[in-house]
Amino acid sequence: MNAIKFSKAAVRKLRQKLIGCKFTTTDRFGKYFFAKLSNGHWLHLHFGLTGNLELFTDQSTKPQYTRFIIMFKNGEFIAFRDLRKFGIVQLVSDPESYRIEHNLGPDLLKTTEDEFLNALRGRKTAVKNALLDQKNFTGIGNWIADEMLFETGIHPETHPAKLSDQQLKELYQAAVKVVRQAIEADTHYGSFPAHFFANFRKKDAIHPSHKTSPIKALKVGGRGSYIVPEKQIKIE
DNA sequence: CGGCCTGTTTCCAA
DNA sequence: CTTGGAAACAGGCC
Repeated sequence: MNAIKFSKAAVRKLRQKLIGCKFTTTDRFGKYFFAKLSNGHWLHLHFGLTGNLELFTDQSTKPQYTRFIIMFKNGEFIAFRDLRKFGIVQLVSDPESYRIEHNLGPDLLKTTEDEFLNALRGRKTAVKNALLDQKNFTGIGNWIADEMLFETGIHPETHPAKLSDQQLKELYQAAVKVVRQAIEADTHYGSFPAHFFANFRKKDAIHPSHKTSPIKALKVGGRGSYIVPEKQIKIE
């Protein structure tokens, strides 16, 4: 997860492998994206905090913060944009071996409720830390964790051992629901359902369902976290 | 201007 | 083995 992935040697090799290739299919687990090349390799992209892909046709309008461009025969381009440079671009043998090698869990949507419960049970850390740990299952990021914890009324610092099976099951259902809806909205913040906590996720903001309990900001596992205090009470 | 924040992951020390 | 904290980075906002 650093700039070494963009060393001159790495870029040269990448270019060699990409030239003349077609993309044949794509795959994804969690936040890890893969595009298959007609030569059998897979191009792996991770967008970090600030990365995205953007299609453009006019070279003079190259998007800002572009770090990597794929040119197509028809004159179109795809830009890998990455303002904060936390993204990754690299060739890998295939998504599943990458997943295993890097100790990553399966995609959340391919994780059963039982597997979800087992992954959280026994963890001696705040439930939010466990949710963000991509080796259990992949796909839950910071705002999604806050979203599902709000929905289920669970305080992010509560330890999984203090939660009932019922609560953990609710958490699983909320996770699946939030991820599905986020995908439906193309993960575009402005397109999220109006009731989404993400729309109000800011210190001192007022959620319409909790007008007397302004949103509180705290740090959990080093990540900024936002809760509605009257709804999310820590269980010690 | 300084200091702190941010849709993430990995690495290292305890 | 697990866990917590810092680092990698650039720009926006007090």
